[in-house]
Amino acid sequence: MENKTVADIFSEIADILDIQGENPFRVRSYRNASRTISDLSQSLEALVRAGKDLEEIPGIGKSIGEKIREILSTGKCGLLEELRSRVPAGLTELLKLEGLGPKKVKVLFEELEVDSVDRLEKAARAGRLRNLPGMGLKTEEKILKSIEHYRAGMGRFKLSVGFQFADALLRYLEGTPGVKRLDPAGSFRRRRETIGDLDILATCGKGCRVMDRFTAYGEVAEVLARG
DNA sequence: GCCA
DNA sequence: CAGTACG
DNA sequence: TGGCCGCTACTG
Repeated sequence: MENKTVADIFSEIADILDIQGENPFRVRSYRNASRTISDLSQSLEALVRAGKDLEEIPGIGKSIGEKIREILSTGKCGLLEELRSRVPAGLTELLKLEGLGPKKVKVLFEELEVDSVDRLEKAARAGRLRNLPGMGLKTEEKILKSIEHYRAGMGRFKLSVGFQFADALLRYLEGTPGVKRLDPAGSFRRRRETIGDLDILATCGKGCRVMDRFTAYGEVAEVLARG
């Protein structure tokens, strides 16, 4: 199991504890542990196998050390399961929105039964946020912006992933008779860190069947329209 | 929660 | 000013 | 047992 997996578990634990209004320092401990673990150069599994004492890692004490062993051996964490069952699933997702922390998420849920990004958007559009304590017109608008930004970002993937895919696709299209040029375009060509789609500019002679060949590509799941 |  | 989010 | 980041940055 990867360290990242373990780190994510502690991160989620921190999020839920935070929403529940738990002791901030306890929450921070889980956050610290999560960061420490994901930054760790060696794998936890290797350390355990080598008989190392996990508590020697700074920020990891008895409790978290035990949980790490639990996660490594069972693949699950009892505490997290417990916490999840006590809190609506969508709430941790709300924390990812810029400008929304645990306090506001808690209020939104308790006052407006907001337990998802979708419901949050509806409430904001209806102007129901501005009355809540600690929020005004500004925050309402800011939240709508955050939702927009969030949705724009979630359908995206890392450039490295897109590159492999695009590379295969380009090689495939190269074999099409009549094609003069194939050029990557858009955010992919500009080497952005993440991209939402692959733009490919194909220049070809009259009557070239490049689109036929493209829609016939093996990994095309569905053709919505063409031309 | 972890640490001194 | 106090509360909250954030790096 | 008690402390735990901030001449923060921003909002209401």
